Parts: sequence; C-alpha cells; structure tokens
Amino acid sequence: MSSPGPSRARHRKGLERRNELAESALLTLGELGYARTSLRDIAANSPFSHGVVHYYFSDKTELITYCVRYYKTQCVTRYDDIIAESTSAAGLLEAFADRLAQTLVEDGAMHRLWYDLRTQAMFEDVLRPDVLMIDATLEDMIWRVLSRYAVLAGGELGTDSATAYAMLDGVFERALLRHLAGQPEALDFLRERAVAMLPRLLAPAEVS
Amino acid sequence: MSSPGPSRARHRKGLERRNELAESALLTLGELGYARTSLRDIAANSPFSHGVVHYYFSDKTELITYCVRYYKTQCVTRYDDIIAESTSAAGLLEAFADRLAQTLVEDGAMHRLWYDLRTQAMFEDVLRPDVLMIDATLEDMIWRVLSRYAVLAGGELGTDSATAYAMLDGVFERALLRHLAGQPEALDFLRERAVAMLPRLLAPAEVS
DNA sequence: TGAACTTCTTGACGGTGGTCAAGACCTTGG
DNA sequence: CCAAGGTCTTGACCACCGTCAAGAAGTTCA
Repeated sequence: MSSPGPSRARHRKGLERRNELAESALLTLGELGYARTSLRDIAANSPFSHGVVHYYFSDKTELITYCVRYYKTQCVTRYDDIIAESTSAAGLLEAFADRLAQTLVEDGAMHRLWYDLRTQAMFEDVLRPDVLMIDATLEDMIWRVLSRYAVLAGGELGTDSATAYAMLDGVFERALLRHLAGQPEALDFLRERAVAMLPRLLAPAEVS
Repeated sequence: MSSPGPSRARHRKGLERRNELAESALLTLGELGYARTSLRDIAANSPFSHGVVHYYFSDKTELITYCVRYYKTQCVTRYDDIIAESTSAAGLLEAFADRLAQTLVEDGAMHRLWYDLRTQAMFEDVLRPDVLMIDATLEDMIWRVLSRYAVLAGGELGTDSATAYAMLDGVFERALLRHLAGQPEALDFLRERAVAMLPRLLAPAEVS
C-alpha cells in the first residue's frame, strides 16, 4: 500500500494526535471563523506542518466534523457543579447568571465558533447531524439547570426544553455579539435577563 | 484618470445597477452562504460579467455591506399589515404566528443569510455597524407587534424589547435550522411557541 | 546495528478567488 | 457623422487553498 490509510492512523497513539490537532484547530477556528481558516492556518498554530493533517484526516470536512464532536466534550458539564452545589433557588439563579457571563467572556471565541458552525449547518448538509446532536446536548444541559431550579423554587416548569433553550440561547447569542462589539453593558444585560427569565419559565399559579 | 472611480459610478443611473447587483448577490448569498459565494458566482447569477462588480463597487466588502443594507429594506414591514388589521389579541396572535411560519418557508434562504452575516459580524469588524443597525430595526419591528398585542390584550408588557426580540429570535433560528434539516414539525413548533410566548411577555397580574 | 514500519516535512499540482487593466461596445452631444 | 465619455467584457495577474506524493526523520524490534 502506498499510504497507511486513515483507518490505520485512527488507532494507536494516532488518536492523541487527532485530538491534539483538533485542539489547535479549535483555537484557530475560534479566532478566524470557519470560513477563513485554512489547513495551513491550523497547522501553523500547531507543532506540526501542514501536510500532517492528511495523515490523520482524510478530508478537511472530516477534520472539521471531528473538531465539532471534540468541542462537545468541553462544554457539556459547564453548569453541573452549580446544579449540584446550589441549595436555594435564588442562589442557583445567581450562580447560573454569573457562570453565563463568565463563559461568555472567557470562552467567547469558542462560543462564536459554535454559532458559526450552527449557521453553516443551514447551508452544508454534512455539518447538520453533528450540529443537531450537540444542540440537543446543550439543550439537555440547560434543562438540567431549569429542572433543578424548579425543584428548589417549589414549582413546576411551564415550558418544554426546546423552547427554554432556544429563548435562553437567543439572549446569550445577542449578548455575545454585543460583547464582541465592545459594548460592556452586554454582560449585565445577560445576567439580568437570565435572572428574570428563569422564574418566568415556571408554570403560572393562575391562568387568566 | 485611468478609472472613472467608484464615486462617479455612485451617481446617475449607477445606483440602479448597484441595486440590481445587490439583488443578484443576495439571491446567490442566500443559496451558497457568505463564505462560499464568490464575485464570479454573483456575476453569473446576474445579467453582467464578473468584471462589472469592480466598476460599481471598489471592494468585495463594500458590495457585501451594501447588500446587507439593501437587505434591510426587504423585511422591515413584514408584520406591519398584521398590526394594522388585527382587531383582537387572539387574531393578532394567530396571524403573527402564521406569518412567522410563512416567511420561514418562503424566505428561508434570506433568513439563513441574515444569521450567517450576523455571525460573521462576530469575527469581522467591518460588518458590525450594519449588522447591529439591522438587528435594532428588526427588534423595533417585533416590538411594534408586541405593543399592539398588549393593547389588544388589555395588559402591560413585562419585558424590554431587546429581551423579547432575542427570545423570539432564538426560537425562530432554531425552527429555521430544523426546517432546513427537513424536519416538518419545525413549522408547528414555531407557530405553537410563538402563540404561547406572547402572552407570557405581558406583565403578570400577581407576583408570587 | 540495521531493517521494517510509522510519523512527519517538503514541495509541487490544479483549481479558484479577488483584483485590475486594456480594450470593445454603447450612448450622447456637437 | 464623429469625437468624447460612460459602460461593460475579456483576459490576465498573483495569491491562496486543498490535496497528494516522495522522501526524510524517527521509532521499534530482532
């Protein structure tokens, strides 16, 4: 055989390299965006040269989709400690809002990359399965927070997880854009709106 | 002077050509997305050749930003007739939800282009001013619907326009992605969630 | 040590994209 | 009719990108 083949590289310590490349790629993608990131850019921000990508990945899209899947592992447990440690509804509300604002600042590049990939999935079919899978995972993550909040607040949730996640995500996406645009009030907006939104997602006591 | 200069082309009937090119460009952009659309693609979907773009636009980014601004004129009045014609809260709710679902299907390409551009604005500074301006316009558009709904429902609005727009936009964006992914239930999801959301944006009578 | 295999680098190829310039085509006014 | 200027096409340029192949460098094991 002239080439070792990607199936070979997939085993052994090649998996470490794949993850290593994925991490470098995610950093570059978060900085430049999906469209402007080339394989040479990714390799330049890694300890390797540009040719090595085709040793561990057969295709550029395979690298991207692998990165997308790898990205998921970085964010699924972002609020789980808050869920476990909070003992009151107000405390969870505060901690959740703070964590939202914190990750928006610290992981801003990753978040905008996620929005970029999710939007590209509207154009490219190949990205859709992975994007929808991650979106469902994020939805579950938020739903766990809300469920815990409902228990602590002593109420029932009046919304499904899809709607709750979509609404919260819309607020977060807006805050991210404003924050990246240099508007400092975006952080307080996110915090305040998150605090105000969660109680409203509980089922109302009386229906008019 | 060797070239007539873009400032010359900006006057006279050149403005018609600019709009003509912008319309062709928007169609192509909506089909391929911002990243994969080249000037040659745009020209191919227009009555002109690829060189004419640089006669009316100095730069690719100038064409894009012009397109973004031109795009605004297509969507600002999308719900104004509903606002004017509705006579009951329930009627407005129904008409608004139907219109949402209708434009999601009919103008799907334009909507995903809008989300694409808004996301690219997180990476490229040049796009930010226009994107933020259009976002504010859309926010106003939604706010007009909500204000009218509050009047017809005989209540006060319990949210600011930024939050209301962000939440509704999150639901719409989700429905669009699912719709483009071939999930037929996305349309009903959008309709139902819109109908359920608007009443909740009114100020609650009692606070627990 | 040295052969076999894995891993990585280098350099090249075809294709595409933004940009520009030269000239053709068309319109207008004298 | 012709000249002048506006409008558009054609073709080329250079840079960049994905891809691949040939071989160098490193590793493993008898």
